[in-house]
Amino acid sequence: MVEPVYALIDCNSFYASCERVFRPDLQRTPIVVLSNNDGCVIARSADAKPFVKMGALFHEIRGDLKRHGIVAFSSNYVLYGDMSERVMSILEARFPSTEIYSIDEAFADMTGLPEPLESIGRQVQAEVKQKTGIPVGIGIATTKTLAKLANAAAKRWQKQTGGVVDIRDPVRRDKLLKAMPVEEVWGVGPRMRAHLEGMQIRTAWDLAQMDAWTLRKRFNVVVEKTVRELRGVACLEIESEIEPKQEICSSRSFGKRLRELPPIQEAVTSYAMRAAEKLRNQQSLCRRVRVSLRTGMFNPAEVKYANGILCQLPYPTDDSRLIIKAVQAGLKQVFREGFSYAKAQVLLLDLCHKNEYTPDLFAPEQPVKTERLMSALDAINNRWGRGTLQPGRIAKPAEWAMRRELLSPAYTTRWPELMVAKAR
DNA sequence: TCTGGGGTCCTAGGACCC
DNA sequence: TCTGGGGTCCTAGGACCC
Repeated sequence: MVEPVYALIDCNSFYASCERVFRPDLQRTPIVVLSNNDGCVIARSADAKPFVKMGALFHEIRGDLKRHGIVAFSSNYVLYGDMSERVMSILEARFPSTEIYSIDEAFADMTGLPEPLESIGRQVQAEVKQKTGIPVGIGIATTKTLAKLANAAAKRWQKQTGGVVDIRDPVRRDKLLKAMPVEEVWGVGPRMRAHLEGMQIRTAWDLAQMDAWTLRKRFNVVVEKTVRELRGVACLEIESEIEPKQEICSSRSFGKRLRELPPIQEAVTSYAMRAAEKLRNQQSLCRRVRVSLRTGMFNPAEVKYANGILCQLPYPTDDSRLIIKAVQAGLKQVFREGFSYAKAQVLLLDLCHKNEYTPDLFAPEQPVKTERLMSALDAINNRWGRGTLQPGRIAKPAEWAMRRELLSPAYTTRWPELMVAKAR
């Protein structure tokens, strides 16, 4: 029996790296990327990290950025999504099986590949860099949790490791476990860290020494599995199948506070459109929708209100019109006069596969002509860009639209925004 | 003025059944 | 003195992830 080997490949400062690929002039300039509405910092290039905290408010640090010569970008998810696909397709070609874990991370199965695995790692790293311009780090170990930790080590000691770390050797593994604070372990968040602190568990090593069963009784099975994985017992496997989502969410903060119902109705309609698009994209129908609305939650001076409501649909459907109708009815119920609203959310729940659900004998079903209409809608929006066809009530430019003052071009997805190179 | 958006899994507790 | 017990399904909420 061959021992399983897992790799975790992770793009360094992914959003910042994407921006940098298309701005060679910023090769040596620190970069930060901002959240939607240019609210706070969500990504930093390595050279920006010493100067900018994660989550720092843009309006508060504008001066600091300027002083340190740091360049800020609004987030450009179209660009990052496209770059991610390019990176992932290289990994998929290089490894027998992969699991795309997030926009910038993937697990890969390295079981049985020819030694030394570390040099395979370095080859993949070089290939991704050469073909996409994105730097990646790679952690190699006998479980997914350990591979994540090895990857964290590759990042932490970038200079010494060149970004590839193999900790299959128990001596190296234990050395790393002792060096890593427990909150670096995958699955240990702030709450768990606090609990563990109270039990004198401070490093990954301390956690690995605990009795798994005791932790399961005290907390839950997730912690139990984490402990076993840290000890090298694989409890988690590579999940290459892309399972359809069990819930679909479209939620966004408004570009400014909204007090009146009509612009909120517009925003919610457009969120519902987007959610329904995702729903059809994975061939699902939904039976219920939740719409929720809230004021700002952070500013103590603001009067707070948050409310949401579940709406039943007449039958399992992927019809944007029905979903919008349900959501609008719900919105009227949760909306109250007199508040400054900051954010709304549309959540599609109770999803089932289009062809795999058993219709209720007496309940109505989605008519066939709806399918044709929705496919036409999706085809047009795919070809000409999202929002080409949308309900007439959505005004442009929208009052509630996101603030993105520092947005980079859609370099890879719109012909007019392609980079231009000139020979001298 | 100003703090992202989109998910998953697990557990506890209530409703309901026999 | 003294609540039946065990199972399933559903929902809300917590914790975590990137």
